[in-house]
Amino acid sequence: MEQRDQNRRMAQLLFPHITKTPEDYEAIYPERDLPEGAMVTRIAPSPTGFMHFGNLYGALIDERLAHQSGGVFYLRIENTDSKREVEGAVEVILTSLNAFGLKFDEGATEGEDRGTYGPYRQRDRAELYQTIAKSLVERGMAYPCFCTEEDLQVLHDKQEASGANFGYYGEWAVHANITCEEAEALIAEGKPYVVRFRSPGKDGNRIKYKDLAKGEIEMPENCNDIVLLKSDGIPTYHFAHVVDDHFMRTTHVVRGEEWLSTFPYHLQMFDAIGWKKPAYVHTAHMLKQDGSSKRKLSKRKDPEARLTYYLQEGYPAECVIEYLMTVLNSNFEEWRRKNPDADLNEFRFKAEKMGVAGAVFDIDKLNDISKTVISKMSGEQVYDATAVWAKEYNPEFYALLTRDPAYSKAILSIGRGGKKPRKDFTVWSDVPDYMAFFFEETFQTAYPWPENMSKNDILRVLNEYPSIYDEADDQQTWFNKVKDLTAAMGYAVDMKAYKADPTAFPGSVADISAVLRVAITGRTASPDTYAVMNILGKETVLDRLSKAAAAL
RNA sequence: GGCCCGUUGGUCAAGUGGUUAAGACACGGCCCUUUCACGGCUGUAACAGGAGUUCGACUCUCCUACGGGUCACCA
Repeated sequence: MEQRDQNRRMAQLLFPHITKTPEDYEAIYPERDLPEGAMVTRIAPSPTGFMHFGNLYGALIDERLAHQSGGVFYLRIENTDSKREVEGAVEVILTSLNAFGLKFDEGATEGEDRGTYGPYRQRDRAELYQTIAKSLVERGMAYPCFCTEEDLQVLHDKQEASGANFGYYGEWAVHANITCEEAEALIAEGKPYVVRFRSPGKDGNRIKYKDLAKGEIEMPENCNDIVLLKSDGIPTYHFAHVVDDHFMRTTHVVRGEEWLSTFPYHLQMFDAIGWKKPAYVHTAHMLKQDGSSKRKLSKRKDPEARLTYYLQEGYPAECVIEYLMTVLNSNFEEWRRKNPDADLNEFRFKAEKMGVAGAVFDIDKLNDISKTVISKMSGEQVYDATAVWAKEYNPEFYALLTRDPAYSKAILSIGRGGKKPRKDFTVWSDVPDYMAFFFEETFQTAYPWPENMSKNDILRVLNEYPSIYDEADDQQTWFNKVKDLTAAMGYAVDMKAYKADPTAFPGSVADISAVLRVAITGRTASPDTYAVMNILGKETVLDRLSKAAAAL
């Protein structure tokens, strides 16, 4: 009786301005009316101005889980740490999610929040957290702690010296039994305080939980009286997580495995308060091969940790998503082989199928996927996507590319559309170099001539070809003419015969073709020469042939 | 240091007590080919180590090693 009264007075002392009750909030944020099995997930980044590859990784899991179950995927801004918040960071988050095609149903936006479970920025929810904290104080489950940073450091040192576990618990919890009078006096002195949770945990107890990704995990029960509200009245991550995911009616919490060690806090709070726990998916980290060892992808050391890296390089967003999916669900690749053209969202993602170990980020694999995805696009699509990329990241090239759209589209259509399309580029930033010789401004004249040919023979090709060149020729006629010239020069027309006895000829039709290619494109690797010549046009072709001859 | 998670080829990985231990990427070879690509075929290559349980262990248990995470009024 006496104690209950004390608790009520303490709650009033700490939260005189709070008039709502938890029940009020239960009414404001009712259970969601969703079909059976629908999942409610969220992406909850901190507005640090930096989107990590891991953010996308988690967001994709959230998004798939929610949307393939007919549920809700929302965005919550975790800005409880004012020191880390960066101006414009929310915009970075929104832009990134948008760039990778992850659409959330409710949450923070640049203007008004969308959805009825908001506000979706934690700092705007202070009253809610304080209301719950107040009710916990009333129930004797939380109390104010006036320890300063120095006090806690001393505590830590003592524990270290005596070999005790670190933390604020049991006999070390000096304010656990503070009275109303004592608290009132300290507050009157202007002493700052935090509100701590009174952990019901018992030393030696073990708890078990089945994580959707990790499976059964067992760990010691939490005994720490962790901080619920910081001295500025804003919650710690732990408290905000429990309160928000309860009232936002989250069913599945997806987060990195760095949260595993504080997982017992969360489970304990849900149980102690009497709320239903969400399901958890703790994901392994993306690793980076660093010499002979592996480490977490680092935002400082690894450019590929940064989401903007992929945009700058010009990876089509869906390729990054596709790559992520192969890492997340190993049966995805098998599905993809069976359904090469299906929409990625038709694949049924399963949290249980996720690997438990961290995967090394495999850029080769991403590149391969990207090449394949791009190879399936039409010239028109490639043009459009490249233009979008170039406008932002390579304005100089953008000007060239868009100077004559029909011309550029024709170039980008070479070798596309068939059953075995070319795979010339991995990222949009490969396109400028690929197209360079189609523009006089960027045409390079290094001329890597076939090494086995004499200067005279090269000149002969260059000088004689114009007389047999006819723009109207179809590909077969065009090539027959190349063969005729080859034969006239005593070179091998039949590649089999040439390969059987290379010494019998000065060279082969491959060399003659190479001369044409090098003269016209300035390089040894290019798309089909016939197609290139058609696009360049007779005037340019003849001009380049004579230029090449002059340069010899 | 305490606690937790993890460890199958160079990389991603299938595998849940009995398999010739899949497949993909990368790498090599061959074929196709006027070049560059594409494509097809093919090759090298793995269960971290040690005990145990079992007729039998990549699969179960324990120990060791190594890697990662975490021990804040940061998330």
